[in-house]
Parts: sequence; structure tokens; C-alpha cells
Amino acid sequence: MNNPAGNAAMSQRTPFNQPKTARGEATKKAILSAAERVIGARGYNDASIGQITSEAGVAQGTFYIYFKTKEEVFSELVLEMGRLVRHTISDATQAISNRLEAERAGLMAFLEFVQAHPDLYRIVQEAQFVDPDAYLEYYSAFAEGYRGGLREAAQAGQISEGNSDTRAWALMGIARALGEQIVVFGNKTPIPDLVDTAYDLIANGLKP
Amino acid sequence: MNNPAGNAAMSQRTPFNQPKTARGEATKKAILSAAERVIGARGYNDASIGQITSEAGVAQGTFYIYFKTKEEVFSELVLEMGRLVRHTISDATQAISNRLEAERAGLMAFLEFVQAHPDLYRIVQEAQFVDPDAYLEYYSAFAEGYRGGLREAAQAGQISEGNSDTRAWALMGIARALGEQIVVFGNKTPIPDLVDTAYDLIANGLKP
DNA sequence: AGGAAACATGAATACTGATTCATGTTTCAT
DNA sequence: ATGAAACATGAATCAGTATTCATGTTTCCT
Repeated sequence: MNNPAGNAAMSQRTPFNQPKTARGEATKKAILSAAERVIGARGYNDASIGQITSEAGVAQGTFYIYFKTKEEVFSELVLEMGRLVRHTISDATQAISNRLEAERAGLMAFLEFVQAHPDLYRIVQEAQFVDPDAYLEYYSAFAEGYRGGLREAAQAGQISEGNSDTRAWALMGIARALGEQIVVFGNKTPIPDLVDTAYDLIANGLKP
Repeated sequence: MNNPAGNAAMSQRTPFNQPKTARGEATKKAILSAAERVIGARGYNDASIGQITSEAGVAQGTFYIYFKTKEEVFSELVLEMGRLVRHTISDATQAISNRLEAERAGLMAFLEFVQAHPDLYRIVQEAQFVDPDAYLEYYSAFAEGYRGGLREAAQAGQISEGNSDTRAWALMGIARALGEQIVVFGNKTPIPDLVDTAYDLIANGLKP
């Protein structure tokens, strides 16, 4: 009842100790980047603070200058992934006015991003179990934008009618499954081929 | 180097201590069922052997009569989920000769199953981090059957042509995403509505 | 009935690893 | 130049919990 940092609903909002000098800034970045590699490779529970600080080249106690707990560094990584992915996709699609074309470009950008950042991808997936709030926020932010785009496209006649909420989740499910193929299952199919097949399915369906 | 139970590739294969009496059988079932509830609710790491045995109504040591480690009970649950889901879907689809209709029925059966077994659903998802071998086996077994079905349907002209591997993963991604809506995000959209929207997308695509 | 195998107990063990803390060192505004 | 705030150290603490084990109890075959 006396948690000054806030409750679960806003747990992401207050990094309790922002660095105040360039040196501190650099150290925190080093720890975050080490945490991304170590947690991405070994998973949250098998990753120890000792491994992270050693990978970052700092002492173990230094970790707690910048993060209250092990979970906090994890949350920050999930937030970072959310920002990066949204930025990447929005960059790749904002110049495209046709929704179906945007769909294709967004999928391509997403798959290229996860291929380039496999550790971040795994961390977001694991967030479902380590930090459900962060996980929910990640996908909700995504789905909201997606749903809006689909709704407008339907009204503009660019795509057929249909429940935009459910559609948004289904399309995100496709993107996630293909990302998982690349990162988790090591599928070697070239990304453009994956995108071609998925786009054809999304645009035309399975009917002959 | 001296693991008599075998290597990772066959880690699922040898439950080291099958019960030999009806009493033992019942005890093992009780522990398995308690583990499903406790791990499903709290996640693998926060679930303790003490909680599981207490929920099962047996002493802590009893656990180790039937399972070598905490991870082993988890693996068995993942296997069980695989068997149950495959059985459920195969039951729901085997009488349907039209692939698109089978797709719809399979999706419906899957979503109803996960709604009825939310704990098992979460456990399979967490397997990606707790027992990657079991996770891989779960999805591979699924994908293989799926891919074959799509290939045959394409050859029979029931659906259009397209890479059956990628399609299988995409379609499984849709099913998983909608299952997650129900189990994880608590989405209240009735399953038939979800299925209608998803089926329309799968059959006809987004094109107007 | 009798005894061996199977099953059950729960306290004790053993280990891991997150977090704290007392003590230095560096930065930088004045 | 200097002192207070910021940063850094790494050994010690401390708690949680998976696993073991010595000791009973039950089952069930002959």
C-alpha cells in the first residue's frame, strides 16, 4: 500500500533513477543492451544479474543504481521493442495510401525487423509470463492502430467489410507466426517469399 | 554425459516411473491435474512443488515418485495438450471432405477447446521458454498435418495454389491469436462470431 | 497369512541468485 | 579548485524452493 512508484497499471511509467550525467547514461545503455542479449539468449529466469553486469562490464551492484529489480530491466526492453516496431512499421507504410499495399509493406518491414532483432522478439513473447501488463500494452497499442486502419479502409471501399477488431488480431497473428518461424524455428524461407504467400492469402483468401 | 534417460531430442519419450497399481495411477493423475491448475494460474516459475502437492493432497516427496524433476511434469502437460487438441480437431473435421468447411470446423473446435482448457493453453505457450523441445514438437506435429491437408486440397482444386508450408503457419497463427484473445485478453466476442470473421478472411481475403 | 514391492511421508539438505550495503571514485557546477 | 552529488564496487546477506532421504504404510501376489 505504500508503493511510491505507482500501481501495476502504470508500472511502466516511472524509471526510478534516470542517469544525470553522460557517464551514467552510457552505463545504463550498456546494461540494457547486455540485458537484451543475455535475456534474449537464455530467457528471463536463466539470465542472472551477474551475467548481465559481467556482459556489460560493470559490477553487480551497479545494476541497482539504474533498475529497482530484475523485472524492471525486462519491462524497459519490452517498451523499447514496442517503440521500435511501431516506428519501423509506420515508417514503412505511411507513404502508402492503398491499404492492401500497406499491409504487404508493413508485414515485410515487421519480418525484417524481427530477423534483425531476434532477442527483442523473444523478450516480447516471454513478457506474457514475466510482465503481463507490458505484454498487454504492447499488443493493445498495436491492435488499436491496426483496427482503425482496417475500419477506414473498409469505409473507403479499399477492402471488404468485416469485424475490424477480429481481423486486426487475425492479421497480427499471421505476422507473429511468420516472425516465429524465422526467429524461433529457424525457417530459411526468404522473407519476400513468406510475404508473397501471406499477402496472397490476406488479399484473396484460399478460395480457388 | 551419463544421462540414462536419453538426450534432448527424445526427452519426451520416457516417463521414468510409471505407476504399477491403481492407487499409484490415481495419485499421479491427481498430481498432474493439480500441476495443470497451479502452473496454468501462476506460471512455471512461480508455481512451487509444495503448492502442487498441497493442491493434489499429497506430501511433497510424493511428487518425486512420479516425476524426476519439476520440468518433467511440465513436459507431460504439454504432451497431453498436444494429444487432446489433435484429437479434438481431428474429430471435428474428419467427416468433412471440403477443405474450406473443414477449416471452419477445425477453427471452431480449437477455440472451444482452448476456452474450456485455458490452463493448458497457457502452458503450451510458456513451453517456448521452459521446454523448447516440447514446444517445437507440439507445433511441428500440427503443422505437418496441416500442410498435407492444404497441399491435397490445392491439388484437388478445392483451394487456390500457394506455398502450403507458409500457409499452414499463417493459418495456425490466426487460430493462436484468436485463442489468445479468449484466454489471455478475456475478449468476450462469442466464438461463432470470431469464426465467421476469420473464416471470411481465410476464404475470401480482404479484397473488396 | 506373509512378505516383497509399491507407495507415501515431511523434515532436512543444498544451492542458487536477487538484493543490500559500506566503502571508494568520478563528475561538474560554482 | 573544491565539495556535494552522482556513480561504481563486489563481498555479504538472505530468502525461497527444488530435491533427497530415512522412515513408515499399503497393496497384492502366492
